[in-house]
Amino acid sequence: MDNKLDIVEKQKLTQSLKLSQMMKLSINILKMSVMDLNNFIEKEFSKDLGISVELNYSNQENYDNEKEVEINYLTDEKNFFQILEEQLSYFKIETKIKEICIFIINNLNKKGYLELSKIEIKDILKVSDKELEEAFDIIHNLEPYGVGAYSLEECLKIQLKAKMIIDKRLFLFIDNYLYLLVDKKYNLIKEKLNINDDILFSYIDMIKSLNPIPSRGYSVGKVKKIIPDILVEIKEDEVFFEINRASIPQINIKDKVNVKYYKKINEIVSCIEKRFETLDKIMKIIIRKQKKFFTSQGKKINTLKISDIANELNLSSSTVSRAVKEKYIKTDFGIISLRKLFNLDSAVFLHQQKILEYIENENKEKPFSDQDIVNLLEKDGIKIARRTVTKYREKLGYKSSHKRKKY
DNA sequence: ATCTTGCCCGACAACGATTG
DNA sequence: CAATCGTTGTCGGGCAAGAT
Repeated sequence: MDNKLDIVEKQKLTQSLKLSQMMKLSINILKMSVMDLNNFIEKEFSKDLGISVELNYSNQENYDNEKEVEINYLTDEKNFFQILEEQLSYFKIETKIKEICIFIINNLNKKGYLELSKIEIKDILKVSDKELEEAFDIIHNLEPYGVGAYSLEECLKIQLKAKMIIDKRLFLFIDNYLYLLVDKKYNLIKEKLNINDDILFSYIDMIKSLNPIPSRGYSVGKVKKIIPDILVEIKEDEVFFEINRASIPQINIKDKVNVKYYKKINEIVSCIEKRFETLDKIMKIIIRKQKKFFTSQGKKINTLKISDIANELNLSSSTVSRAVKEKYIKTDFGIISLRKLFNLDSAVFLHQQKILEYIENENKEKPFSDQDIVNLLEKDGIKIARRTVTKYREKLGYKSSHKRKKY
């Protein structure tokens, strides 16, 4: 009895394992971003020479240009450059100097070095030497120390200055003899600088403790390119969308291919096709439910849960969750993460709608204060704190009662 | 002077999303 | 499907600052 069950169980297990291989592939492909998918396709189809598949990048230009330009400004993780910019607000500085700083930050390369000469900056921004110096002073005090340098030497010196280490001979070393250090010509260095072993090795230790690539350890967001999965167009209050099939290379199978590989390729292709289909289905519902979002240029948003869509499509919420992961919509008001369209607790949403109603219908000469709204809501059986009302009001884009007052 | 709002910030709960 | 992860809402109470 037990044995039989065992066999049945095992069969089930192997079945589900076989099934799960395909499932796994499907799930993986579904949750990939366009970039990941491209990498995957390239990797998958280039590793075996036995396969001859034509990876036809139908839109090479689109692929190259757009990905450079479209920086992901809606995802949450801050990149190296954003972190730098953020620090500017810690300094008390004039707007003009701040603008110069921002310009400099945006022109750093991904290592954190500056490639634009001071003369060029002056020329482009039309600023004085003094202003430029002020700006550099601030840039050099941003963390990680060493950003905004023109050379390795300068970068290291900035870091030393930040550590309050000012040593003329050490600076001389850095400026002139780093190449000797690389070659380990210690005696020559000692001779040139006229120092003994102890000092030499203390210098070397110090230099080794510095970071030659300031941006190391930070995500260099500019490198992360986003290619939209979906293109949305709004015409006369109607929303149209199109799946950006051109985002991935076309896969054409050329000659006769080994049957085994052929099957595998087919599996991959059908999974990719499925990914597009799923996205398409999800988008249809999103457009319907979040039409307002698009027609209002992203200002208004309805409540929408992943599970809402899952129910409607008879998919599990996991699938929908994976499908919207790292997918982006291109609209005429920017690239939006699909994930952003799912939000808001329904009770919270209801409360906000109530507040909106009250404010919309209030006597403009005597607007409701937040406390008034608390009382009104309490009569409706909704108990929330004044601070919460304040937050909702702000979220809805209403000013304080003083400022709403009209005479 | 009085009313209104903004703000602080950790702790806790609740609910969905994610993952395997 | 279940365990875990992550996000968001909510609260507190009182003070500072702004509006009237």
